[in-house]
Amino acid sequence: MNIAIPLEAKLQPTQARAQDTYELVLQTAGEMLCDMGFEQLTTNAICKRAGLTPPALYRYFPNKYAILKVLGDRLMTAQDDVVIAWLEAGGLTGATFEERLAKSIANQREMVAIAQRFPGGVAIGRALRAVPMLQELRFISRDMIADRFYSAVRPHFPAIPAVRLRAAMRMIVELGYAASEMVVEEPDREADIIIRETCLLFALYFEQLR
Amino acid sequence: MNIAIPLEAKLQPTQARAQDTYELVLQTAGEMLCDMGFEQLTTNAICKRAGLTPPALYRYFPNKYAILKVLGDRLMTAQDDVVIAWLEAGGLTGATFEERLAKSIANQREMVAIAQRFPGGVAIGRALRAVPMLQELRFISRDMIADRFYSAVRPHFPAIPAVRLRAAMRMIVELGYAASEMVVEEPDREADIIIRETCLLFALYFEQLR
DNA sequence: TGTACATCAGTGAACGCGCGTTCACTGATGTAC
DNA sequence: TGTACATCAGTGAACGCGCGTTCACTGATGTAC
Repeated sequence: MNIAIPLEAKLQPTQARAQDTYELVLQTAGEMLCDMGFEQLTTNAICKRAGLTPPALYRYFPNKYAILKVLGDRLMTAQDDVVIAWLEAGGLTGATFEERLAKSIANQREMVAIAQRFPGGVAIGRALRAVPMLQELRFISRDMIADRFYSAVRPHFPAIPAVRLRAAMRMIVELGYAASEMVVEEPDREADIIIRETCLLFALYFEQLR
Repeated sequence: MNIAIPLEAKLQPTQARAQDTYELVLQTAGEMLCDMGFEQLTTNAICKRAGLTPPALYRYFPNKYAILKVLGDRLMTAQDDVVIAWLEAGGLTGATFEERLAKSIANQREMVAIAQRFPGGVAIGRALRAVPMLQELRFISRDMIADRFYSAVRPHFPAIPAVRLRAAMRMIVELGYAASEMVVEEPDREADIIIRETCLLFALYFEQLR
């Protein structure tokens, strides 16, 4: 029953000046998201802060959700790229339990660091959960990563049925995101312990699947 | 840098008729949240659907966040009450691993069921994550439950330092919420497997703490 | 290499809508004697 | 037990603001010959 809101960029900027404007809108929106929530964010306010007039923004984005979508895509892609590289470098494998745990912790730390570096990362993370149409993007990204996890671990756990292993990987990836968001939302509250315990939790689970 | 928005109910209804109006607003808002997101929800729209005029609503709620706050409180309290009762009935204890796991699964199922029964539960859950001031309520509720978990398990794991055990319980509770929201958001996608695997994950972790 | 023209990029100003909110009022309920 | 009065509850109508959006236009960039 969600009303469809067009998200696609109207025009892709071609000239260099236009590319700058496009990026300026995104960067300004990201900065503003740090201060206010995505709910308070308006196109007019973005224009004002960026020193642009509304038609300049509307040339590239039909509404604020289109801006959030690009920001969300970029944040997720930044994280996805790192996770995929980590997986392909054998992130889930290791000679000992300790080694596998250490790799997992390093990866989880990196996820947190990426979200913290990203302008407005916290608010974008929230929007990805709360805005129905961004949520779909989040699920696509998560399922894609879960598939990669599945492919990576499938040969190691031949006894586990495919349906269960797939669902388990989806759960692991989702809870990994939740844990990193937990740290990003409250960075002063035992971030390191939370990360370690989360990874320990996951490592023990993988141990049992063997 | 969040702008403070007053959330407190202006007046508590005294007469029966007023109590009905108060509840009607909440129920209508809950229903509307099922259809649209909380971002699209407006006080005027609630009034229209409820067959009230705006001043009637404003008599009890200063803005839509105050309504969301009450709904969020009710949802969280409904879940908290069940978890606390479960804990006090020895939910985390059991003679065998299987027994402890089964208790955990029953509890997790109940959490999902409560959110699904609650009108607008999905959208309220999202709002609790995405709206900064509701988020604080969520943290308070979560920390309270985490404290209860801590008290319940403290005697069983005397070797674990307090800081670590507290953080671990906070993580467990947070990930438990995340897992139940995952099921609520996508109820058709292997809900049962997700619940079982989540509880298995937690149970293995508790096993290792011994 | 310069000029003419087409296309791209952004401006200034304004619009209509609907959101949050309030004012002055009427009607309903409770209570003191 | 009835009446007068105070308080509670909700209405009708309207307000100002700012949001999303658009129109007609000027200026900048690219390109064909």
